[in-house]
Amino acid sequence: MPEGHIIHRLARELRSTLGTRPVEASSPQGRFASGASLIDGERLLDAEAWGKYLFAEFSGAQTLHIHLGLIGKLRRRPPDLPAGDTIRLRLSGGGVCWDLIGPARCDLISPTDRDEIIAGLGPDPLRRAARPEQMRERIRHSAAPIGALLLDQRVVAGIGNVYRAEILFTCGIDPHRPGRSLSEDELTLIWEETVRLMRIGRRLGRIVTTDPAEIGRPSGRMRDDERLYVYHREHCRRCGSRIETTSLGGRRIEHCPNHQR
DNA sequence: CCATCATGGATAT
DNA sequence: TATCCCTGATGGC
Repeated sequence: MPEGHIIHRLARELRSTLGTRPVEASSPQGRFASGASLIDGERLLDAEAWGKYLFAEFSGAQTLHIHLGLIGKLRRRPPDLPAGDTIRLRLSGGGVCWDLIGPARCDLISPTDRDEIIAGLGPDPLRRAARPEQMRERIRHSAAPIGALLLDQRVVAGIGNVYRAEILFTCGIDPHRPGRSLSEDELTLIWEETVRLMRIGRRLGRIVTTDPAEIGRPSGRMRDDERLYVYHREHCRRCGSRIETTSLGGRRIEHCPNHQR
């Protein structure tokens, strides 16, 4: 589920639903019991996303750091649902309940730790003040394949395995090309496409990269098999060519040999 | 019932 | 590059 678009959406939803009233915090599973007790009764002052990292600031000088990893979920659920033993953290207040399940990280951290995490990340395409030249600079000087670079959170923050495959498709770029072989125009295009596609994902709550005019249906109403061009597909959504599957950055990636040379 | 896999990343080797 | 962690959906028996 979680690439950067989901984390940004969650930050926004946490702010709007938990507001600044005192929040009830618990760890039904018990693995975050001490942390939850420090948050319990405090107010959520802010929640924000940096790439795939989520930081929630609570009164009492507590910063909650959440990373969902591959399988983690943060879901809004009906209040007073029985708490199973996989719920690491439950936040509730004002009739709203959020359950955190299977996170890679869930800790209380210091402001310094938070700053260090953020400092280690590349520009986040969903943040207004992002500096795309930092991403371009890191790609321009690297011999690594662009497909690996887009997954590296130090290069650009928030892209995951679905977006990297789809962004490179809409840009018409072969994932195996070394970063330093890309032209300035291609680097600019990659950033613009990333911003465009991830904003759509944040708005819809799911990844849709196909062109509504091409599919003949608004992005919000597309069937699952209409949403993507190449990711985990056997044939290119646009031309029907057989998709090629390789491995880059330790993860599987697909590309269309016809559209991405 | 069990094995496998997944939109991630830290750590060991 | 390999291994591990965290959970749940899926598909094969």
